[in-house]
Amino acid sequence: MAFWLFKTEPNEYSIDNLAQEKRGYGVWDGIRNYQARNFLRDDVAKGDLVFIYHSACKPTAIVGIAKVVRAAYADPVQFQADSHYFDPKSTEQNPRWFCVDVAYQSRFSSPVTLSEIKREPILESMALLKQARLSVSPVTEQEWEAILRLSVQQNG
DNA sequence: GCCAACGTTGGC
DNA sequence: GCCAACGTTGGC
Repeated sequence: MAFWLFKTEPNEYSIDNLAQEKRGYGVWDGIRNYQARNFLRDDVAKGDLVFIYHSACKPTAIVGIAKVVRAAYADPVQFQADSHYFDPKSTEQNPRWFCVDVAYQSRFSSPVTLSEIKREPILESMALLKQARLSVSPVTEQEWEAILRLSVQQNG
């Protein structure tokens, strides 16, 4: 079982949108970066836990936890000509982009903000800080636990 | 809205 | 395969 961080812009798709999915899970689609794609396709596994990070908002922060309920499969929107995520170079036989399904698990009563993450020495080598633009990134067990501690501190 | 830091594209 | 031009992400 591994840990991940997925970024999303809350005005596009927030953790609340995920929590309100009627079918009980959300499709994490629209990833159009090769490094993120490779993590999704090759390493993200069913049962893995995911921090949901809200970007391009105030404040940017880890807001809660989701669980991977289906491993990578071809992202359907790459084949939809009217979609923003349509890719004419991708074929059903040889899809370029992948998505996973995630289920909402929990929300931090107080999010762990980027500035708090930057202030915590244990987290200084987090992929989130090293590669600011990567929308799917690995989280070590130590990092996972440190962020959970920060979220608990804030709850008190 | 600005802009730094990337990532992608395409001419050569 | 290089690299300039362009596009995007995302913090501030």
